[in-house]
Amino acid sequence: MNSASPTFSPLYRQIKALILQSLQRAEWRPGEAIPSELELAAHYKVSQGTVRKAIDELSAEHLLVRRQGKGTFVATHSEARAQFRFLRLMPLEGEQEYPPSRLLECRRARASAEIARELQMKAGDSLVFLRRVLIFKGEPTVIDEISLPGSIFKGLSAAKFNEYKGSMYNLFETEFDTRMLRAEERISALAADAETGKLLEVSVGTPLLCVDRVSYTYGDKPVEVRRGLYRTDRHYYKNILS
Amino acid sequence: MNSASPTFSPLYRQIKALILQSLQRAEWRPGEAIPSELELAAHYKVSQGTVRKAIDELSAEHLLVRRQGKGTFVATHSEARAQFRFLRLMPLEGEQEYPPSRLLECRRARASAEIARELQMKAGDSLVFLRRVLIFKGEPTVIDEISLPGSIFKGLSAAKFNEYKGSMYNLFETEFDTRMLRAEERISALAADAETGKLLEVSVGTPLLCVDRVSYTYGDKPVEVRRGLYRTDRHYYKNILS
DNA sequence: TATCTTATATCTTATATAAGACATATAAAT
DNA sequence: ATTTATATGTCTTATATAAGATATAAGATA
Repeated sequence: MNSASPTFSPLYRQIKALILQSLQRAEWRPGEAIPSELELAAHYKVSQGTVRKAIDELSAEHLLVRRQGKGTFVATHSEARAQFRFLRLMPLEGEQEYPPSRLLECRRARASAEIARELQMKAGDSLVFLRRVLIFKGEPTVIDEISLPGSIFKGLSAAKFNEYKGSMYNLFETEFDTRMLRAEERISALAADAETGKLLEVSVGTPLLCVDRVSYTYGDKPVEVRRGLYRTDRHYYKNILS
Repeated sequence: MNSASPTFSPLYRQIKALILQSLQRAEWRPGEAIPSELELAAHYKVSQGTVRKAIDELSAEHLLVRRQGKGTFVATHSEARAQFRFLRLMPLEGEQEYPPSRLLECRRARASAEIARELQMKAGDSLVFLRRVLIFKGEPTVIDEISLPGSIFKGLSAAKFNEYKGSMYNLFETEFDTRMLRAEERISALAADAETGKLLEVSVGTPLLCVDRVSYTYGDKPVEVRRGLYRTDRHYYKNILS
């Protein structure tokens, strides 16, 4: 209650940090309800409104989802909304769909200097490397090359990948306790080489979208590096500037 | 205080709508302070907190900017933050910069069927058409082709464009009372043709990013259609998925 | 009795208001 | 020139009440 302590932050942000810790420690599972605002208020010895403001921010960041009359829930990648936050490809005509994928490759590898830097690990550290094709209405449209830290995704295999129903981030969240919260993409244009041309059924030199993504989990820790090559003759990458 | 009137909405949203109307009618100019929360509360006969919640949402939508101890201000395109909401091109190395532009063309034109549809006007209606090159560190990097409704941008000329210091959206806002609030972009990859190749100093067939943007002002009214062709050898398009 | 509808109680989140704390700018006092 | 008082902003917290969801009890009807 006095002057500027160097670590000052308003009460609701301190509560937010505490809730965030509980999320990170997985005290509540994805899809589960967290305690009610009143319960949390009693637990932290603050008023309901203060807890509410903390939850407001967490739900604005898509970590929690509120449902009036029901409760507040840990956000999940299985919800339709969450899906399309990370899949920006839209068909030129028709509805957006969640495409099936064909796995091309799944192996253990060692981190190159660049990937190690992006994943904040050391060059040579263990990785899991995936390659797949996304198929929209029968047309191969995207090639994804995905690098994951071996320490976290130890048990990931082609079999596991293929048998899983649902999106990849859903798999990561349910089987490996790793939730992708945020990602940063760098988009450029690239000419198809022989191999990708063959896979995407376009001629060599065809312009493709090249989408380099780094995904982050709690504490801004990078846990995925992915390069996507997109055909853009029947689809486009949609972005809202707001 | 009674049952479900068909037009029910919470008080703070009604206040928000009223403030939005005032913004749209330009009762307060861009950059100016709006009345204090207490004044607005008195005017609308509600409490300060209700006004506050309305302003919270408007500032989350970047229509207003709060400054503690000073007041709440109508957002402007001259602020650095606002600039980069609409300019997503980042250098592979070095700091982001706001590039100078060279105007190639500025003429009146008639809307094609497609542009008319996107701008919600009739084919053949009057347009202002601009073409320019953005130059990053001496390198031509972006070609923009911009179509604007003639009715709104009647007095826009090459002279006016060239003499103006500041960004284009800044010009639109100060000279034509038209604020770009939101935009939607469709990104694809394209091979450079002879003309753009010459302008961007790349060979024909070089893959380019093609960014088709529609910008909206108050009431989701579209007021700009723009196609940008981006070189991506020294820059990339940055996008945050969050 | 069995079943369907309608209250009612009790959870939840959502909304509205008020009061005090904190930030900033300005003018008077030192 | 520097400090201090003060006016006026937004920010934070707390409290009270409304509204939505759901389970259960009460009543009507076959």
